Amino acid sequence: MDHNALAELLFPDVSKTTDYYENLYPKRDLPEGAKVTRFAPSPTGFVHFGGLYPVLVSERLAHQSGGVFYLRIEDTDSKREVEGAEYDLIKVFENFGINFDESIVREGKYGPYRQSKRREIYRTYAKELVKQGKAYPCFCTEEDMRQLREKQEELKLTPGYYGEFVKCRDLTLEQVKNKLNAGLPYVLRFRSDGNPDNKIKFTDLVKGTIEVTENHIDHVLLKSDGMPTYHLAHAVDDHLMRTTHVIRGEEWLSSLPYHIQLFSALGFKLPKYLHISQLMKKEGEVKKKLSKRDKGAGMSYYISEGYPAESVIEYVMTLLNSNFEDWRRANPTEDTNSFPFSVKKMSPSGSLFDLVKLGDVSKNVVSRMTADDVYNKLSKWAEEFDKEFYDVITRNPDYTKAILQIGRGGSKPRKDLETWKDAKDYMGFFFPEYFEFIDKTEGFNKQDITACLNDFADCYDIDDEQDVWFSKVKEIGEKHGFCPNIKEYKANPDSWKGNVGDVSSFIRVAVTGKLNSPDLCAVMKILGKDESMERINKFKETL
RNA sequence: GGCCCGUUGGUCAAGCGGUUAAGACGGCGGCCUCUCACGCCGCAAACAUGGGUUCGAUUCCCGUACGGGUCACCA
Repeated sequence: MDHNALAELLFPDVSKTTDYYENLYPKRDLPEGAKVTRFAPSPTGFVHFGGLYPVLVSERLAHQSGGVFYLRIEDTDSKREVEGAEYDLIKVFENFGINFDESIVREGKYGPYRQSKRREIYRTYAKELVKQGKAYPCFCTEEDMRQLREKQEELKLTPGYYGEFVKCRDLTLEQVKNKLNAGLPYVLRFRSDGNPDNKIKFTDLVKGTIEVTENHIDHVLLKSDGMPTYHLAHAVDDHLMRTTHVIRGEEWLSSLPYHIQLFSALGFKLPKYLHISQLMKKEGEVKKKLSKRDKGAGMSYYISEGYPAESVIEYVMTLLNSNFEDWRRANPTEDTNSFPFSVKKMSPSGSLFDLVKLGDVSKNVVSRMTADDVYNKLSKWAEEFDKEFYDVITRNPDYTKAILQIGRGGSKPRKDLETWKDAKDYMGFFFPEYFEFIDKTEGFNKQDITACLNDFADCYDIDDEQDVWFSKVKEIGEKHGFCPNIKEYKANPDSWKGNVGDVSSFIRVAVTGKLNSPDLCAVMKILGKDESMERINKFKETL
């Protein structure tokens, strides 16, 4: 067989050589040890939460080493494509603070960054493989393949195009010519010289040394539409785009033997691989892969629910690097990106997604933010997802910020907000639109409540600091038969009508409408004396 | 089914031949406290299983079970 003639016959359209591309995309000029990583999704229109895993690892590894992190759109399968999905994807990641150094909207020197635009490149390398006798056209139809599979199933053999089952491996040039002339569609197959009895050792950055069997199947390199399969595209792209570390899901581990073979056949240096376990969720008693339909599977869920992007990132970091939480405790104010991310700290097994833990992480993240920061993020969220609330909280930014400042900044900050959605419940009572008397002061008679409130209104001074404020409340309570000291009260509950806590609750319910609120003295300072007094008066009418 | 990967409390996980087997979330109990939110203290809770190797195995090896992945002209 004249391989050169076959190559020309199959690829008359390909005029460039592999050398041309090797020169066009030279080794990246980066400092020693700099990693080049990539995220290579197919634009199906859904950004999976699980995708954040490899993305974050890739991004950290690249940027921590002074390298390059790029986005490559894998759109070789036109059937699966969703219009515009890749732009949404970029936007979503941007939202989470993940930016690509090179992408379809920010072309670098190694583009195009969209596989559908790289057709010629793949075909050049495919042609080269044909020239070297490492690839051949296969005219088997779907029906042929179905029969092959059935036969192999019957014989309980490994399914696939290999060994005695290959029909098209040794077609003559003449035969190929005739089939081509007859207009028969074909795929280009890799001529594997692997032996399934051979074991090869391979080192994955997180899984360690794994032993795999050599690939002996003649996989498809180019589909009948002339576009490459993932495997060829992976080899050609990651080589030409000079990727040093391929970070991808565990599902690729099984095709690794083929990739190793392919890189070798193409004369490429194998990149380092890091296969990441799938993110799971618990369904009943069993672990399941987090699937598209699950709550929290899509990245958009976190955005609309109002989880701060930082929270989601921090949560994923805790899953990714077991020492992240320790680091965070030691460095509460540091940017997440200062964390020394390490591949060694990654777990080889899959972890379970835990929404409750995310909530806890999120509370902590929000509690560390400044009031300004919270205000900005909250209003940005509300602008998109709760316009009415947005209008309310942005009417007077300083007022809203003052509210958000309550219990913030100290070493033991309040942790009220898990998501931005929580904000309305937490601080709605500050605004006339949401203020209402919700809770009741059960178990006390109207006269006592009114008397306490009246006395309180008489002596309230907005300039009082917390301790003065509280001693006034105690005094008033004592005057009306409420014990100023809780311990004392507990020792002798029958000699009092109640205790100072009850007196506070009268004021609290009157002013906030609820039995629970942040520090009342601070709340009233923000509400202003007039508003507080008006609420107290109104409350008395409801008794 | 073949091949591959994995298995420490309910969850995330330290551990890398000798430990009272960390810590975090969650749960429970308590303290603090004018309520809440914090904070603090405590409790319950784990090395899947059977064989080896070894003076000694959670740790190393083999088997079994369980879970996951993969076996496409999808990525």
